[in-house]
Amino acid sequence: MTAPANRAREILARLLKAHPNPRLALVYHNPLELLVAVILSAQCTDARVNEVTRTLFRKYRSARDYAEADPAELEADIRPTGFYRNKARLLIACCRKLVADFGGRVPDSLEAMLTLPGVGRKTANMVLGNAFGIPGIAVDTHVARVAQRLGLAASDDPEEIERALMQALPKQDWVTASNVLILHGRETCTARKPRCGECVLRDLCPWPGKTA
DNA sequence: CTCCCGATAT
DNA sequence: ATATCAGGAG
Repeated sequence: MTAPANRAREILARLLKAHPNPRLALVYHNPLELLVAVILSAQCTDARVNEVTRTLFRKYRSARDYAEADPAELEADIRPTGFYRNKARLLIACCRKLVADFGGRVPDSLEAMLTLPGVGRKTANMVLGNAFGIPGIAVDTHVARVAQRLGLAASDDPEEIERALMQALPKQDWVTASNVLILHGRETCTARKPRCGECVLRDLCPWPGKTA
């Protein structure tokens, strides 16, 4: 058992004390809804995504509904999430592939997920972990920032951060770790004005930018 | 690397 | 004014 692994486990244990059973803030009821919500969440707060999906999910109930959607209408339906033209196009392309290649269902493997338009490693791991319970680290902006500040990852490359965290933590903790690191990044280890004074990891954190 | 893109925090 | 928000495609 390596020293970095122990440090990572201590960090995770402390974060879990503050956030027992961390869940995504995105509201969804099935894998497709989670996939759509995560695609919409790019460069957008989850609160805004939830506002949009509250009505969106009543209107689009299957992959086929998105696949056959009128682009302009879907754009209007998701506009407040930003990047609406891109996201509408990606959602339609993604769901057309779901219909064509996967029987309209969200696939449960990373390789298959990564063939979908609009789905990268972050989206794939988020959906696989939270909808299917498949172990993986979803490296979003929060996980990347927190991991770097804590010295859990040397590189700023998301894929290397993913590997570093996977190496440092037992597989059964990967999904929980992703979720709790995201919560910690949103609430405490924020990008701009981190609340180091309230941070439970303060004594473990080597980040030079640490504030009072 | 740029582009997509609206809303909010600082 | 500008950085940032659960990124990915070309």
